[in-house]
Amino acid sequence: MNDSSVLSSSEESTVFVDALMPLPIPKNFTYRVPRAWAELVEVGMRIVVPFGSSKVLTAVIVRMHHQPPSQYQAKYILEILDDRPLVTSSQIDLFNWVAEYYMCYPGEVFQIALPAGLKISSQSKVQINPAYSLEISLNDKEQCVFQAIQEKGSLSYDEIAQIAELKSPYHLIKSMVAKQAVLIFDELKDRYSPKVIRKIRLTQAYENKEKLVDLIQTLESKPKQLAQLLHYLQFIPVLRNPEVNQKGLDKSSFTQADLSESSLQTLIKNGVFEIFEVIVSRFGQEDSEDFIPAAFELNPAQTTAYQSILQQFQEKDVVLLHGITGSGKTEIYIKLIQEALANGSQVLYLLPEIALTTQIVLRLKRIFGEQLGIYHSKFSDNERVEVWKSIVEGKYPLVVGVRSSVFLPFSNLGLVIVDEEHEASFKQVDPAPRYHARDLAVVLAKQQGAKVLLGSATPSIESYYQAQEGKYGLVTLKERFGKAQLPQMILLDTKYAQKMKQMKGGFSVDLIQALEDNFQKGKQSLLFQNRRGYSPYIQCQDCDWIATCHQCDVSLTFHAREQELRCHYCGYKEGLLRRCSACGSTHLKTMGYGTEKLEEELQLHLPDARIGRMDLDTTRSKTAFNSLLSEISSGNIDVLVGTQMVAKGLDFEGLSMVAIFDADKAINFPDFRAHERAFQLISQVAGRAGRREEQGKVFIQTNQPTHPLLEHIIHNNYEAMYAEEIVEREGYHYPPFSRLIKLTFRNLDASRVETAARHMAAALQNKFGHGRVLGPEKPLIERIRNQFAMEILIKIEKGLALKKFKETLREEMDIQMTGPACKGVQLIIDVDCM
DNA sequence: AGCACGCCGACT
DNA sequence: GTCGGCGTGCTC
Ligand SMILES: [Zn+2]
Ligand SMILES: [Zn+2]
Repeated sequence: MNDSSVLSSSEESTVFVDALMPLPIPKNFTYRVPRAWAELVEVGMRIVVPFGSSKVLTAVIVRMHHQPPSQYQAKYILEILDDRPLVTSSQIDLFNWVAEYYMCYPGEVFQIALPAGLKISSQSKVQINPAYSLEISLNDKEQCVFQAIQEKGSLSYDEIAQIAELKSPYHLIKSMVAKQAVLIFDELKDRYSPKVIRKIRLTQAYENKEKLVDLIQTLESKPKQLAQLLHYLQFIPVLRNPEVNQKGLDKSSFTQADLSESSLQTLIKNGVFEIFEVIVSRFGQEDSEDFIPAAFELNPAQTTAYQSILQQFQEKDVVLLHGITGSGKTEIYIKLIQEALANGSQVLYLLPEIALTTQIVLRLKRIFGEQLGIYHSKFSDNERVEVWKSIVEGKYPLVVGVRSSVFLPFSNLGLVIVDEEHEASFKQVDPAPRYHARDLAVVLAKQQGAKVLLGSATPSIESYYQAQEGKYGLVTLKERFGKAQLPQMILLDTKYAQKMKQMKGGFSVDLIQALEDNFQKGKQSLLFQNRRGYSPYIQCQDCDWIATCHQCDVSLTFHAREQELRCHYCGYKEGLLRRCSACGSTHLKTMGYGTEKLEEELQLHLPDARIGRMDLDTTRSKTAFNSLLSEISSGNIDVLVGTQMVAKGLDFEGLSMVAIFDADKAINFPDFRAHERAFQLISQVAGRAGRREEQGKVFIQTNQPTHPLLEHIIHNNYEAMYAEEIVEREGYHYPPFSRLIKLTFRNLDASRVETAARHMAAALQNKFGHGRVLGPEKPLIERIRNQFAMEILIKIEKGLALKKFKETLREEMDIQMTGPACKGVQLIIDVDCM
């Protein structure tokens, strides 16, 4: 007798379900299924369950059984939300894998994986008690809150705390409940609502021709109503074909056509028209017109690469495609996608958020049409719910998406493409699970028997190492697409220029000259500086004081357009100071260069040039972003100043020159990945230069022109950079020769953070050895939002049993965290920290 | 994670 | 005396 027959045939025994809860708790909760629903539940369905005294939560069934829990009385489930599983069992396995690997709770993975619209939950709110007799006196604060509730209808605990200016509203609410002034109730947070449009059609009575002709005649005397009817018939030719009436016409069509609303209402009242509602997709049908699969041919280099990838997939599950910028990786991706789709399997195409642009989406849409689903964090939650559900229903065999799309309910994945594989933004920073989508893509693919293609012009050291070791396949594309040549790279020595008095502000005269020349030729240039705002800090010239954030240990960035000082970490802003806060001097000077300042200075050097700026601040709104784009493409901008947004986001045609304002900051950044990152960033920006017929130029300002890394960059020599870097990594036991786990302690009290971190470090060193546990150390920014932090770095050498190590680590940390030294201090665990 | 609860110090 | 902050423990 197998398990399922026990479940369905047994009449006596109640069905219990183990539910994955959307909470940071270590275990699943067990609930009881009402007998009437016993046949309806399945693993992977969402259920609504009671939790605590009055809350409700959405959970996912992960197991069904007949064992009543012995320690407690299981509660009944309240609702079954799905008629088919919305979460696959392989997803549940993946959630558990992620929780274990990234040392968090499965519930946290669940919380991140599902769009909010799929998780209904309740929140406690307070409303007026209708039975309240005004006699029982409320004190001032209570009165104040009472009035606020009367105005708004209801308030959450947080809102009450704010109004009453209390840290915890508990006592106040309790008192008001006791006085029977208010009631506590639970309000469901809004759940997914399908998009509905109202349509109008003729009632059945008028679906035949004669009736309709009669009707038109009777309406001769009522021109407004006749106009309505004719408007309808114009779009829905019922006279010619009565069946089209069923489709109806959008109600908005009438409103827009400037027809009177009341005459429409009359027709509805008289039973001529009827209103009905249809559920429509949020993803407009407007481009469903027959798309032309843009035919293209791979060039010989691409063909070779393509065939090589297919061949290596025979033996390897993961292949790294190392293709320089402009080598045409995307065409290869498309060919592979077409091939996978033709085999009937699903494809996931992962992109960093910054690179998932309308350009690439439109291109794919043109080729794959309705097969393409898009999963972007910029989309509304409702849209993400629709993508999720569609995938469950077998629609969208191809999904282009950002980081979190690795959690979509794929059932038959054949290929995963991770483009810009080296991008650090694939790693989630906050909240848990702090997963790396590229690494998770490999796990997901393995689970589903799919292949993974990692693509990059500058692969991560980790991935390239895997390829060198033979774990991954490797395919290299060294040729630029078409006739395009690699840009010419020129280093500009700012130290020397300084000595020779050849610097104008932050610009060397050579750079100004180059920009000038390019402008005179009528060509477009890009000036790259990865720093937004006007200047990263302002300083008093008399006492060296620097304006800093009150809540963070960072300098405030000056934004000229708003005349504000801003903290880029907590969002704090204040008006520009007139006087030094330390000595009162008025000699405040902007120091360092942000894009805003470069834009301004450059305008002085090139007074006739039209200069544009593209960074987070100029592209906040979609319209601003789009208009900037069209300005660039229509040639209305001569020099574009921008941050990494221009490097990673859009593909511009026709930038013949790129200038990197400051290469040193990235190179000298105090992090073991600094060289790798600098190489990637500068190469990527440089890759924007040049077009089909013409070799582009790249100017790099640096005060260390002999730095080996720059040498590799200007020769586009990734392999040399890798060779140098991998030696460093091995020597210092950094990834890929070890795995890192970062423990961050946070608290408002700096000394408590320090005590906790030291205590934990000592305990861990004792347990795992001093070589494996480094720190604690203060992070680069010691305090953010008044929270102090300290970090411990754990290095796990290759070959050590990872799973076992993490288990032991978790045990040890749990013990220490309950001790007096660590109690109350927040601990953040970041596995494979970047 | 929320939420309930109760201890305790600090004000009228 | 109460008021309000905050640490603790629990949730199937
Ligand atoms: Zn700040
Ligand atoms: Zn001063």
